[in-house]
Formats: sequence, structure tokens, C-alpha cells
Amino acid sequence: MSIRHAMLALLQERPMHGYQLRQEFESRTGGTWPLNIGQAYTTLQRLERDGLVEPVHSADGEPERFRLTAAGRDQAGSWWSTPVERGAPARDELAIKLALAVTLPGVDVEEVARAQRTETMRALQDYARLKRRIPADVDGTDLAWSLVLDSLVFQAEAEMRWLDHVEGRVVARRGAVNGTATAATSRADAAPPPAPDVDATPTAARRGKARR
Amino acid sequence: MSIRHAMLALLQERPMHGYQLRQEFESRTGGTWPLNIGQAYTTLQRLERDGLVEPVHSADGEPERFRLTAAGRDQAGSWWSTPVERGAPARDELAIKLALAVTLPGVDVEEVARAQRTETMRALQDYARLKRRIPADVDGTDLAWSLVLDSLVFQAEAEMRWLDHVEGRVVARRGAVNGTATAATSRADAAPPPAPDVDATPTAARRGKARR
DNA sequence: CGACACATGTAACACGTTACATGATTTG
DNA sequence: CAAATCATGTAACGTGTTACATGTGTCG
Repeated sequence: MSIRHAMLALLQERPMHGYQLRQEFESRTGGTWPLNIGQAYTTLQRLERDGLVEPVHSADGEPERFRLTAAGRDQAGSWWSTPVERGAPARDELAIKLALAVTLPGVDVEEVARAQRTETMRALQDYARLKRRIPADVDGTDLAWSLVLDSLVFQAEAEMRWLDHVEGRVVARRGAVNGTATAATSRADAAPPPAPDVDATPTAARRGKARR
Repeated sequence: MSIRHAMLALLQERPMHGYQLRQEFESRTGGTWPLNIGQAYTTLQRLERDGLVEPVHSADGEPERFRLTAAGRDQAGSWWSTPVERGAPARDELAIKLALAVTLPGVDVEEVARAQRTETMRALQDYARLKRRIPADVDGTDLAWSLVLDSLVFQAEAEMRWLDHVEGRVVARRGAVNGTATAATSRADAAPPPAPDVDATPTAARRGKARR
């Protein structure tokens, strides 16, 4: 439900053809979410079929643009005024994976968490690198891309904290199971992760943890 | 790529039939990600086609179960050892939406952010309510579900912080545009997060804020 | 009996991905 | 001229959703 809406949103600005839509979309998101061109056309077809856009006939051999219909403007408007759903059916692959890991025998949860931490740290470093390329005096597009990057950073940092949290819970539980009903406590931790530590990143996820 | 893997993971424990797979999956994730039964069967078909599972013939009229083949065990194993990708093509609907909002005329970014904040707060309250239902002495399944919930909370909190951040940037920019060419000024908040508290339980979002 | 849980499927559709085919125009 | 960019599409496939059809067994 997203590219469809993104295309409606872009067409609010001015009529465009498929190729333009892709370019505008990608430039505003800095290349996160590369929009494959095939989909742009099939989505345009569906939008036309649903009466949300209509072709604008341009002179000579110019590529045909599409403009929003009244219904299209409505849809776009209601997209803006409706928040992205954050509710019950929350599908998060990582969370599911770790949840399964803790319930299945023969799966080393801490190892899984450790590997994920490494991957997430790597991503954070990528984000930091990309961030350095954004000019100081942002124009509209730079601001957009910068905010998307920040979003990724915020999420990745939350993920790091959650992974800490998971390890804490798992260690605590293992202690409780081994030591007869000895609630919690247990030793600091098994293996303090590699901790590559991001340099000039916002709040470079501070590794270290002294939980418990 | 997720339900497929989840099903392989569950079959590591023991052979199951479609209906069981759904039940096990849903109980371990507390109902987040309700798995529609139709998909369970089509996915099982594909897994069988790909030689990752095979039917176990049971006596009488019992429902037929599936067990992992050697190839299936391999796939499951490599899923565990490969982290969830956190890379370039990061598709986050909310981030894209706000990014488009800041670049398009006639869209009230702050209103969009405000509406989203309300929705996310609502979700946080739901999570808190669900959390209260989890017994204190967790068994494996409770722990799994509890961790999934925590993940949702961590993410929602990160989202709240990001929304604050977005509003900060937008307000700063509006000031810079209005106030004649006053560049620089609040470049300060270009560096993100307040970096929250990681205690054993994610903080039930402290709202309050005196934005504006 | 009727409702409900168990159990297995099919059909139609939306969305997204990769890959391919086809041409026009621009530019080194 | 060759290569890149502009521009438009189609095909096949995977994945996920909703909805429907069909039966068995159990329990109040």
C-alpha cells in the first residue's frame, strides 16, 4: 500500500510519466527503496483503472504524463491524514526470529543475537558514511533524505538496545533454570560483542552494558 | 522470506501438519503476525516441491505431518546463522511518507507527524496492556511473546523520538526560510537522539513534551 | 442439534522483484 | 559510431491477504 500512495503523493505536485515518477521518488529517498521501473508502470495502470489518475495528452511525440483526478486527490489527501498503522498485526522478521530461537531446542540464541548485532553495527556505519555526504545547507530533497537516514539510525539503535535486552533476559533465565530457582542475578555476560563502535554517528550506539 | 523460514524452524522441533504449524507459530508470537492458514498450506507445498520437507505417513486417518529433509535442516541452519539484513534497500513506510511530506507543497508536515504520534502512543498503550497479561514466571512461550512485545515497544519509542526530531528539523528550517537567510542557527539538533534508558523493561513512553 | 475447534484446501488479487525486449535521443 | 540515458513496457515468480468450500469430531 505504499508505492501506490507515494505515486499519488508525487502527482500532487505535477503530472508526470512513469520514468519521472521513479526519479522523483528515488531522489527524495536518497536511493533507499529503489523503485523498479516495471512496477511504476503497472502501478500507474492500476491507478488509471481505479480512476485515480488520467493521462494528459501532450503535443507531438512527448511522453504521456498522468495527472490526478478528483478521486485521486481525495485518496492522496486521506493518505496524509491517516497515520501509518501501528497495531496488532506487527510483522517484524527479527523479533519473530529471536522469539522462535528462544523456544526451540538446539538454537544458540546468544549466537544469533551476536550475529545480528554485528550486522546492525555494520548498517550503522554505512548510515554514518552516507550522512557525511549530505551538504550542510540542506535543500528540500536533502532534508528528506537526511530524515530517512536518521530514521534508519534511530531504528538500528533501538534494535541494538533490544538485542542487549534479549541477551539479558536469556542469560537471566538460563541462570534461573540451572541454579535451583535462583532468581535472576547470574554473572555479567558471556562474551562482550566485538563492538566496532561507530565514529561520528549520532549517539554511536554505546556498547558496554553493565546490566544487572 | 520469513514465513518460509519460520516454518522450517518450527519443523526442526518435530514433524507437524499445516494447522499445527499455524498454532505453534501464533502461540510463540502471541498473535502478532496472525498466520493465515491458506498460506501455511501453499508454503508447505513449495517447501515440499523444493525438497526441504517430506510427508510422514501416519497410520489410519491421521492428518499427514511433514518433516525436514537433510536439505531442509541445512536451510534452517543457515537461516539461524545469517543475520536479518539491515542494508541499503530499507523500506520504511513512515520514513518515506514524511520524506515526501517535507518535499511537497501543500502538505502540513507537522500535522502528519502529530497524527502519527497519536497513533504510535495508542500502540504503546496497547503493548502496555498486553504486557500486564504475561505471568511473572515465564515459560518459554511467554518469554518469546514477551520479547516480541518489547521489540514493538522499543521500536515505537524510537519512532516517537524520530518524530520529535523531524518536527525539530522542520521548525528550524521554516525559521531559516522565513527569517532572511539565517543559515546555521539551529544546526544543533542535526545530531539525533536523546538516547534513552535501557532498563529491564522498556520505559512506557514518557510523553509530555513542550514542543513548539 | 448446533456451535466450535480441527483440518485441508482453492481462487483471486495486490504488491514486489528480477529479468528481458524495444526503441528514441543525447553525447563523448 | 558507440555508449549512456530516456522511456515504455511484458513475463514469470514469490509472497501475502481475503474469502470461500468442504469435511470431521467433540461437547454442551
